[in-house]
Amino acid sequence: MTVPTDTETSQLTESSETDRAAVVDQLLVKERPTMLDVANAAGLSLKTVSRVVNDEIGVRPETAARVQAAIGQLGFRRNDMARALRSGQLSRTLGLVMEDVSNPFYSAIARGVEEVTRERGLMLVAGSSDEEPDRERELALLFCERRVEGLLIVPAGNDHRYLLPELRLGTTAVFIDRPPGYIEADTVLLDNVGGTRKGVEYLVERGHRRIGMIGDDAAIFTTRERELGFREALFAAGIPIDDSIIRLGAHSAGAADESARELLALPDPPTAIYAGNNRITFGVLRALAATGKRVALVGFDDLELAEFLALPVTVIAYDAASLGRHAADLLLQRLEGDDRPPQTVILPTNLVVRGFGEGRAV
Amino acid sequence: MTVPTDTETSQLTESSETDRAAVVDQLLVKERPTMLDVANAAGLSLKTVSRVVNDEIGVRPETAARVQAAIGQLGFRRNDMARALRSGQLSRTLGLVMEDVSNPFYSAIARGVEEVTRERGLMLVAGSSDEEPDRERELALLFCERRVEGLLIVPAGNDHRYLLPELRLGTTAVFIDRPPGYIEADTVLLDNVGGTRKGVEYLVERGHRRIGMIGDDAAIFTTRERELGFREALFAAGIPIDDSIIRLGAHSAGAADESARELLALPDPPTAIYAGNNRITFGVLRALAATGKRVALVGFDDLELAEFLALPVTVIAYDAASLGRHAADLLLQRLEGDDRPPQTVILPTNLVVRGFGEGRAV
DNA sequence: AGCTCGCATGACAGCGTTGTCGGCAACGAT
DNA sequence: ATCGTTGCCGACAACGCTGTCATGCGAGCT
Repeated sequence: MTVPTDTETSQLTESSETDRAAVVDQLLVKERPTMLDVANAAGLSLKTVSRVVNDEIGVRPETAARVQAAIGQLGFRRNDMARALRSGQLSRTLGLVMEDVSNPFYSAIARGVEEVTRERGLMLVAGSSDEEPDRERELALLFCERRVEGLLIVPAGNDHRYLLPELRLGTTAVFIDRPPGYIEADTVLLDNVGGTRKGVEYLVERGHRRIGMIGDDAAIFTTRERELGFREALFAAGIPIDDSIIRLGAHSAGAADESARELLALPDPPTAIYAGNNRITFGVLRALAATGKRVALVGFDDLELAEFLALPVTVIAYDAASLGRHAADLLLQRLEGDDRPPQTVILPTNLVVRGFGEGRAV
Repeated sequence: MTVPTDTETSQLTESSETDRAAVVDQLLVKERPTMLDVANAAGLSLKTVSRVVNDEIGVRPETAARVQAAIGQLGFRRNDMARALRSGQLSRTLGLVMEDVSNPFYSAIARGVEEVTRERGLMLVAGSSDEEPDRERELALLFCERRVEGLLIVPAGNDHRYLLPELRLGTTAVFIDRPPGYIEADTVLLDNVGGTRKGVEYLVERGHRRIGMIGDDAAIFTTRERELGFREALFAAGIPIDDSIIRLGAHSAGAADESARELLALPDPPTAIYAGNNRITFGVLRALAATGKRVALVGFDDLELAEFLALPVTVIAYDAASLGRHAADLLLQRLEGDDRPPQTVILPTNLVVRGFGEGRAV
């Protein structure tokens, strides 16, 4: 090692190099050095180390170098929890509660959120509610204990009054894909009604008069909206609505599969089916493959491989990532002090027609 | 409101109800009450509130009720950062660095990790590296500043020595899908070589002798492994290897599309293609759809709708969520003190054959 | 009455950091 | 020689919470 040349820093002539090396050695055994450890190793004060770590002005380059050396030697890394605590900041983190990370729809949302958080140097803590209101609540409140800057929630429950205390105390929440229940907050939704209408209208245009619907749980906001759009489209086309070919409550692909088989087994089966989401479309495809029957199929949510399917599926598509981006942007605006009344943003969908010449009603 | 009946708690007779109400009123305006605020509102000491919040023993039920009432009134929620800081704990969080949350493969991993963290009451902070080593490093070290309990990393880079100081100081890291570079750590991998061999052997069995490969960037571990498996399978089958129909470097679906078109446009095109991952399979499908040509296709990674594709795709499938689960389990074992030497777990793949009667070589 | 004992509660320090302020040397200007 | 002034650095308190120890008090015993 080189002998330091700081002849003028007389303050330190007594605490010799060997002493300092001993201090360092001792610390090398320990875990997670603190700023104080670094300060001792460098023969400086705690505050000076803090200044260096935070790039504050008023530290001589040589001093800063000494601190950096000590930091490197000890492997010091600032404790962000202590930092946040002391400086009264929150945790520079957004909390995201969704139904299931592994569902492409939600992971696309997560991606959108992450793009925004990254730009702003924020982190993202995420959790899956699995459509259980209790779990949603638990996660959201846990995130509050962690002092997240804000919450992004894809609601599982219909009652968000549990958030009222948090909101009153300054936590911001933005809801995604479904509106909150019994509270007011910013919300980013898809155009479920309009999208569905477009999809069903497309079927009608292609000559279908007997169109079935398979939807998710009626407790879910989007299910109800999509059912509404479905009924509106039929009504507008002057097609009488047959409730017996509207099946809700299909929350899994298996359930959708079963519902589809039931519809197809009817004496007067539908010639077309509107599938309320990607899981359901998947289930319907399974039923079609298994039974060998054919119907025209329009589904809400795009499917990654839809264009290559044996039975072409026309879908109501949208940019899921932009749901996340919009929500995160809104949240950040609020954090920056925007206090306009809560707003609801509705993102457009677009109909992606696939499989011309297929599935036309006889 | 009911007048409290605690006639014997003489200690508090002086600070009357109205006083306490005033305190509460004042606090209602403020943000984020602390335990001290709760204590004042309840006319108790800080420590007693702490005891109640932490379900410690030795608090009379009436006292606890008073505390709970104050907590409810003020909307108090414990500051977890302060709690962790004081009690010397870490942040009860795992950090997950992956390539891209919105890729189904990675989001399935995230899901697996989350299942484990949920069981243990941990949270999950996640970030996408986008295959950029710098970003991976940045995220990992940021997580360390946050004092995560441990790191789960799908490496983007090939050199993880930047983690050495952290590892020495007790942070645990487990690597997923790809091994770390220049350091030793637990790793959970897929059987890339074996899986690929099985896939290519399947093509050989079906009579294909001219088999092309399209792979991702050669810098990626899995690409090299899969190329190895590809070559091994051909060698074992006694098929000479034609490097001109092995195309690496296709990191996007578009690039894979292009590579596939090139292969198909060759004077002597392959009759079968092995696609090195799901993005590439997608690109090849696009090329096939666009050119109208047909080849047999085997791809690494399952595709959600593979069974319904017009051109059936045989895939090398595996349980991505279990990658995440295994990694998280390993990490937690380490946190519980397991100090055996680092181990590498290799998870099996299985060949999912689809489309009998399709794609047989002429 | 005097004593111990156990129970409920409170006082106080400290986790690792940052904000405030104050000291001290070196400097140019009077 | 004196007086600000500036630049660098350190002492100290505090963020919100928990761990340790002390305190007061009534019950139970001699």
